[in-house]
Amino acid sequence: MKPVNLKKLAEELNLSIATVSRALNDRYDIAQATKDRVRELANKLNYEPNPYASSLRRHKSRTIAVVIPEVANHFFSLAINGIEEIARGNNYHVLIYLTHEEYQREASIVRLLAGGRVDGVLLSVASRSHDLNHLDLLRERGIPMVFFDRVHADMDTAKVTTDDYESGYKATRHLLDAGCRTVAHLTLAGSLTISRRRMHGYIDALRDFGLPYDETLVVPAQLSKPEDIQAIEALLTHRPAIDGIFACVESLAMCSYEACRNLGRAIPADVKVIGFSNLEMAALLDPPLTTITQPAYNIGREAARILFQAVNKNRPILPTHSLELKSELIVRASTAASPR
Amino acid sequence: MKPVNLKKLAEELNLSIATVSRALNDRYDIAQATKDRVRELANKLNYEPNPYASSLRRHKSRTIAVVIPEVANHFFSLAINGIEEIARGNNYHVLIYLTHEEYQREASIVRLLAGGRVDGVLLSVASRSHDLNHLDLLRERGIPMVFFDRVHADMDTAKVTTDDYESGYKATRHLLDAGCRTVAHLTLAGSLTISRRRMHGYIDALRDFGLPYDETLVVPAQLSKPEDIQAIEALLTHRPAIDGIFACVESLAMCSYEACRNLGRAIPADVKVIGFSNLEMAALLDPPLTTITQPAYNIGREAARILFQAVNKNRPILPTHSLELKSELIVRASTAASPR
DNA sequence: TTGTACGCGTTATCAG
DNA sequence: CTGATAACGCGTACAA
Repeated sequence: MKPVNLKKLAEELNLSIATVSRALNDRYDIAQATKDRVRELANKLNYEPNPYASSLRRHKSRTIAVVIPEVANHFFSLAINGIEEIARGNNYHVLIYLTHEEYQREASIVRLLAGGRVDGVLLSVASRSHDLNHLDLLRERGIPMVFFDRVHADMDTAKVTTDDYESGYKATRHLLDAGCRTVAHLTLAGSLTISRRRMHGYIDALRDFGLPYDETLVVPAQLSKPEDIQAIEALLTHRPAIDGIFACVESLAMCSYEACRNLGRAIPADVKVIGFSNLEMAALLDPPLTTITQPAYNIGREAARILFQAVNKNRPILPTHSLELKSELIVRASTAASPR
Repeated sequence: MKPVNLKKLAEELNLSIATVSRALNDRYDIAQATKDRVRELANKLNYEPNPYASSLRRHKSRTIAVVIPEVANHFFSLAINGIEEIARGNNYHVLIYLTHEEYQREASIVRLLAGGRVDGVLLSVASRSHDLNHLDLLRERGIPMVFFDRVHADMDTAKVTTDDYESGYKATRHLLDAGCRTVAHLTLAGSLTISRRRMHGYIDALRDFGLPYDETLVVPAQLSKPEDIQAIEALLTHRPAIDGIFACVESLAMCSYEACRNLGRAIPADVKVIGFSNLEMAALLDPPLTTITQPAYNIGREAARILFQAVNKNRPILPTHSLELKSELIVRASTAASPR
């Protein structure tokens, strides 16, 4: 109701506002006795500095933004966890924004952020984000940004990614080694670097194995889960030879399970499935899902760490600060080799 | 780099700062022609008002805080989703804070928030939060708060919960009807209302069925997942008669699956399992998990809606604004009745 | 060691 | 209809 501010403290202590301010900021030119008196009253009254006045003065918001496609997704949840951890260590606050994979939403969020609400931005690009013009605003305003996982390749900043090409290659190779000869690839809509690199790994693995690349085996994500399931069912029906599915994201792996179940295809006997996923319970699925698992928590931590290096030292972020972490192939029953 | 502010716009347009401000805020006392001129330049220069200056002046931060135990959890992810949706509709920003179930962390977060950083708080209590003294600060400062899911019963504000007692009763009854006679209950640590109510349902269902309540069958969550699994294994080993497990939260249901697997107990033949969960892929588990599923997304939406009613109209939130939504029992194979 | 006075960018009040 | 001017609460030169 009645805010406790410097003025109030100053009045009660018979000091000037300036002195109280300096005492609380532990400045060298204030007597220890005064500092103690001020601190004591501040604690007693539960004084908290008004963050907005402080931000206005210091040109620092002590806030960062995390912009992601969605939160109901284990990868992003874990990443947020890592980000929050680092932010907290730096005494920073974390604003969260969801784009729901939409370009418009991403653009309008970025426009807001360019107003100076945050000192830095962590961004994972929406799959339906076709260009990066909207991000220029941040650069113009000198707001540092770090991409994580889903990046715009030709953007002049740091990116924290995983070895997507290698993972795509390994995943595909794993299916081929398990006996698959017609491998479908379920990918994100749009042309994110992440999907391109994973797909590239897929294509190269096929080629190295002596198999042709058939682009009709590549299906992009639809707008909703039911549509995805339907699309996969259609694919499996039209192309009965498909004996392997490589899903670029977790949700598509789950949709594959449902589609197979609906069509009565047995996993792994009829179709083997591998998917990118951070789901802890992949091992408890029926059958346990073979996954490419990204170090999501660390991706969040590292992206935040890079951002704070720039924020705290007022230095720009360079593309050379980028980091590529390793994903892990965890083999489970969904890709068990078929008996001949 | 060089910020675009009202002063700059005013200079370029040969208008006063005040006029520009009013034009942008679409005040009635500004000529349409002027408004148009101002708008045009503002758009051209990508002007965004400095949110901190505005907050300072208006005593409104256009920001709310969401304080939750963790984010890598489907329930909270979905709730955030609902909250973000409503916040966005109100042109509000969402700060996120994780307590990791710790009282200290919750307290220090609340202290920060009391400084006026936010116009309102949505809180889901940490399980190791033993009292609510730390929340008094918010009340003193007149910052509205709404609890969701995990509430402090004797706090004088609105709460959005689900029918936990009924759900606990239904879950237990379901196990009993499926043939269980020794039902263990895995609950959260501490004594949250939510766990108490679910446990109450458990106890009453046992009683109504003519079974005694054996408190050694009730096991609280430990500090980590491995510890939880170990605790469940110990329970199952010491009490071989256990033929049913009712898990109060998702993670404990998953731990039960792992424990049963480790011990070679078959689900549902040896032990039936039911758990609170918002996991979409519960149906894809081995075996598919019977769940009590809460309307997480709607809980988030409703909690946010109640909060914004207070925030926008400057009215206090009353306990009478509380809401109780219904959870759903979704029967799957993990509780299939055993053949006699 | 402490106080005075100004400015951060915006909005509100009061004149004109 | 528009312009000066005074806050909002805090941090910091400059004075004392």
